Amino acid sequence: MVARTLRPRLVGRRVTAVETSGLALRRPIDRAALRAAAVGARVDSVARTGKYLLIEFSSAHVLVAHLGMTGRLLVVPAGAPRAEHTHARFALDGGLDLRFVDPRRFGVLRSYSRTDLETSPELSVLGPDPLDAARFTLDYFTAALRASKRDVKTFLLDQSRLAGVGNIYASEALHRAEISPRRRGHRVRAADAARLHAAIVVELQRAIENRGTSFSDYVDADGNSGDNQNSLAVYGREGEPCRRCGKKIRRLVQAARSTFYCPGCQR
DNA sequence: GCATTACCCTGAAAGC
DNA sequence: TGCTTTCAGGGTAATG
Repeated sequence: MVARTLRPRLVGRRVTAVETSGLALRRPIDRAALRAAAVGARVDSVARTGKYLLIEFSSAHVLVAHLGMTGRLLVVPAGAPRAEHTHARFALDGGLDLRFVDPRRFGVLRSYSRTDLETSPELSVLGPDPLDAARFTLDYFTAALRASKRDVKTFLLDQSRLAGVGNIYASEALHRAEISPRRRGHRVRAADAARLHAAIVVELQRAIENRGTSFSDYVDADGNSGDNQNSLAVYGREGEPCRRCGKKIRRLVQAARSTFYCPGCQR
């Protein structure tokens, strides 16, 4: 969603300057590298793979951005007041700024030459993106799941198996597919795996259609929050009735992350 | 090889 | 009312 709203505002624009806050994100920001990649270059494309945004420049460099939990990439007028926790500012022609704002600093902002992108530590470890139908096939998913002894919920969060499913959508997809989050991967039957495979795609597409899940911090490039949090079936609904079977939604902790599920219809 | 735990960080919410 | 503590989780790294 962020990519979708960034694209029309960025593609074709030229970067005239780059400033950074000096504070580190998950890794330090390499100001010199960002400048070398972006200043004087034009934005050729904006793409996404997994949870990473890829902004490709005419300099044959690519800006790799991960928003973590609280990150925002915003396009604002150059004169707009600098929001607190603004860690990078890309001045654009046309009087606009691209700004990276991230209070919790769990995000990532790095640049690579196009040739090094695939082997970067960020992207080289990613599994297929569920919305990339050519790579996220049912055969792939079933085989990967069968090879895993972990809880299926934990499996879904492993970005090296599939890239882009976060904690919210993992719970939602399992509920849609009527599978217990505690089921071990290799114990998920083929028919269930097929339902889960489809449910993951549906959940991600639905989140995009609803313009993102603004559970707390998410906003798109225009600063608008999404609506998807209003249509979640289980996430954040502990104690409330399941809309499918009426049983109370429960919460448990797996791999130090909250999981929400319905004990009635997820077996 | 895998699971578990701690860590980074800030702001909101809960607790006292 | 106001301060302190807890919790949230993206990913990574250390430990069991």
